[in-house]
Amino acid sequence: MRDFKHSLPMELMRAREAAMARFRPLLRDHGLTEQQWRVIRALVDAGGADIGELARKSCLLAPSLTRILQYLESESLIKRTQNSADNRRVIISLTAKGRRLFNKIAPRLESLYKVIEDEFGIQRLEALYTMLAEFYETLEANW
Amino acid sequence: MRDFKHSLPMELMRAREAAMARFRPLLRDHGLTEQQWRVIRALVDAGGADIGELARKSCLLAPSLTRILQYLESESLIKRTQNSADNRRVIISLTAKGRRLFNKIAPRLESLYKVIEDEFGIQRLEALYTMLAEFYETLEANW
DNA sequence: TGTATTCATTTAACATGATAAGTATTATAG
DNA sequence: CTATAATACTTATCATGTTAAATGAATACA
Repeated sequence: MRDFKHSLPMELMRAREAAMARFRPLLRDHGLTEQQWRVIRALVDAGGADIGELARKSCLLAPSLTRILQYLESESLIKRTQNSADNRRVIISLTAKGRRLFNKIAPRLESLYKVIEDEFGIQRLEALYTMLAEFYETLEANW
Repeated sequence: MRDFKHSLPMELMRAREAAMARFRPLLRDHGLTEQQWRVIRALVDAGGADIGELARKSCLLAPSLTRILQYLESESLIKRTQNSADNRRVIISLTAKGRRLFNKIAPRLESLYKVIEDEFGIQRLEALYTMLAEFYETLEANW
């Protein structure tokens, strides 16, 4: 049988955890979880999105996103707008407070990211990105 | 600012999820979660281990592992042995039932894995493994 | 035009992730 | 020896992951 070490999901997890271990403390200092940050970042990127789009962009399942949005709204970091054309849809966007929080955290995360770039090398990092994208695109396509 | 798509933790997560989406249904058919399976597999690999070692091997945090072991024990899939040399340590090992379950699931997971090998290519897969290991080793070392 | 169907989101239930604190046991300094 | 620190594990708490089911609104279509 294949070596236990050669478990692809585990290797992907370890790599991810190695990176997150560097980012998580900063987010924590600002009272955010990793997932809450992903939502905020997706909102900056999209500038307002319905919940389905937000789930895709932030890689969160709908039930998780529902709970996260409830929290972020209670902290006045996001707001909801009803879509008049389709009353099922809710449009989420950042509040000014949410944007300020993003602006405060983003550059510091960038710095941490640049450290990783220096350690591992930009070219190798790009190659890793490419491979990862090819991998999940292959798997998602053939399914 | 760096493109949102270029978030390494997210790319790693998507790749992992693309793979897990194929494995999870099989595990579910056998009443196991992904994490419970990781523990069983680590035990087959180690043939009995204390909880700390098991946590490392299965990439689980100690509190999660505690809960998982409670469940697996209630299902008679694992058993505990006290280490007489150090009463803090508990040695975990598979029961015969646990080993049978492993033997039933493992070959089917291997088949699913081989499909991925065929789709993505063994060489590319090996290259991905190598890169991932280099990545997290670099990050863990310099921290 | 009702009615079944699909769609967007939420709720529910249980398992795990993450951090901090607690407990018992072993190692160690003085 | 003994007080103290370190170790191994568990408990507690809150947030998220995962699946199934529920709710409410739009769409298809007979």
